Amino acid sequence: MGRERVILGSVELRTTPALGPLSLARPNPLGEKLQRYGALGQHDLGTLDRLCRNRKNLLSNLELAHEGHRLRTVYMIVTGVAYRYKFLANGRRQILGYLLPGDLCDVEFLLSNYCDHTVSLLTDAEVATIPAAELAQTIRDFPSIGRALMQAAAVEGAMLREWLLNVGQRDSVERIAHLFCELAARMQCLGEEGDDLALSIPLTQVELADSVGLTVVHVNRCLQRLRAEKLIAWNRRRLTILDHERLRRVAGFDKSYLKLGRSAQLSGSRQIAAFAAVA
Amino acid sequence: MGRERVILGSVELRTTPALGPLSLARPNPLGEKLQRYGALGQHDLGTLDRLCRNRKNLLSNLELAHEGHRLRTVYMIVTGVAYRYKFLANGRRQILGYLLPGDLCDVEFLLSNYCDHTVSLLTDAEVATIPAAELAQTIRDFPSIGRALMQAAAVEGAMLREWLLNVGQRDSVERIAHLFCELAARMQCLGEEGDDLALSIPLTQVELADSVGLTVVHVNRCLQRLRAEKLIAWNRRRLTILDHERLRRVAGFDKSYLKLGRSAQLSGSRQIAAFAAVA
DNA sequence: CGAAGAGTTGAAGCTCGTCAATAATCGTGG
DNA sequence: CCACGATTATTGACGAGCTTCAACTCTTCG
Repeated sequence: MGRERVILGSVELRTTPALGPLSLARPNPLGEKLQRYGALGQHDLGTLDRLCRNRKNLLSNLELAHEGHRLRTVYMIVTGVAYRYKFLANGRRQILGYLLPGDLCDVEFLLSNYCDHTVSLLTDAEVATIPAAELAQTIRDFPSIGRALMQAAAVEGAMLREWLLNVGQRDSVERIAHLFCELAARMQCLGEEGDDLALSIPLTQVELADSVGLTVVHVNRCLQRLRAEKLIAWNRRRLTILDHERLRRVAGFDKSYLKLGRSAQLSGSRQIAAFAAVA
Repeated sequence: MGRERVILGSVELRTTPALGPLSLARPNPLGEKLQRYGALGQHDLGTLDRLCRNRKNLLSNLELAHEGHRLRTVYMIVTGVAYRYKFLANGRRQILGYLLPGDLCDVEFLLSNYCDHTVSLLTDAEVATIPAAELAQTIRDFPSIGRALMQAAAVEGAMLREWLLNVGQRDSVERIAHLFCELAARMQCLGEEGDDLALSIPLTQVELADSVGLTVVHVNRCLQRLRAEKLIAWNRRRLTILDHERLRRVAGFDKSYLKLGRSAQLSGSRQIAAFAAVA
């Protein structure tokens, strides 16, 4: 595969701690997120809190799920960042998405035979471990939670499609700018973005390259152009967006697909509403 | 947008009929497909047949769903082919996937506010129209159907991720070869592929280009190389795969993510099993 | 301090895109 | 049936975008 991997359970010496507000403890980001997708009562929220009570502090580079394996536990990111990726036989890697606090990894795995991609921690992270059976029971008992989870899955699908459009059709600078806009919008929604609009995600240029389908060298040159234009700053793996509006125009970014606003829960979701467990 | 569109309801003069066995009437491809994902009883299959009883013959280029609109009906492809795509502001288009007989367009739309992409008919097609409410009721009453639909959605997600890996990391010839392998595998599973392994999908090189993120001109040259290598033949929008095994190796194609085999229903899907309707 | 990781730079060249023109095919109407 | 326009496929010349290779710097951390 041409790349080293740290598998679950192995010791990892170098860790990359999350920077800034991302490392602050938060009550239950899953509940906060799901509230965007459907009105949840106190009972629902309490249930979600109980569901996420088992937490672990894990080091960066740990694999939460490995391509080809089966998953018995669902993980929810409490603090920190994770990311999904797939390898090609020749060692090239495509990053498929980033998991921020409140994101699950991965409901889909539960109903598939095996995971088709790998999920690793980008930073040290606090993670809630949710037994599959317990999640299933919760969905069975609380339809509004199931409904919100379905909506969350739909948004994940929309992100993936937008990502494909990005990699397939935009040029290098636009691609990178679009990725930055998406991450910034999601972080802002979490209240994780500081006043200076610095992203609390410690991305290396290698990861950036694997995200947008370019080489590190070229990504580096694109970043220099974005910096020369005073759109962003970059130091020590940390991005700062200097001119949000111009960056958005460069990227052709329209955040509506992320369904971050209040409006997300207004329409839709009336027809098919929730999972129900059966087995 | 730089491209003409044919919206639902408008008259279309030029149509592209599906070639070969694709145009044969089949009983209910949805039932056949879902059986791969979970054991369905006679009762389930009968229900699926009733669900798909309303059928329409539609002309190619018709839009089944338009980006930004809301959907009240779910469509199931009975015969023919459809495809999903998104536009960029500058008119560039990324094709996100192809819908073959048995595929739904799009369960996800039902629970989202609006569709984030457009779905159009590539060929003339027979389509079953399923009222959203009826589908919801079916899922509520028949958990095994809901479970199978979830599995189908999971496979769609896996296809999308593989597609992104393809566009992001493979070179031009590999990309095209991989797309061919995927389509061939799915068609073969439908029993739609003739002895000569000719695909019954009338693809233009423009659509190929928009699928893999290349220009038409370059796609044309890649096709010539694949033809020179005696891996494929191409005439009148019709692909024939001459050497399946070598094409597979060129593409680095591994069909396991498509979950086409019997094994699909063996493990998994025990935890969370089905949708349930709520509203 | 030394080693490893991350970022930066330059030179060279291949892949792929752009422009533009021509040929082949298809569908339609005369 | 043929002629026509529109779509699709093909070809050549040229150049830009991106990759590759390789070296070097800077930072991080033990």
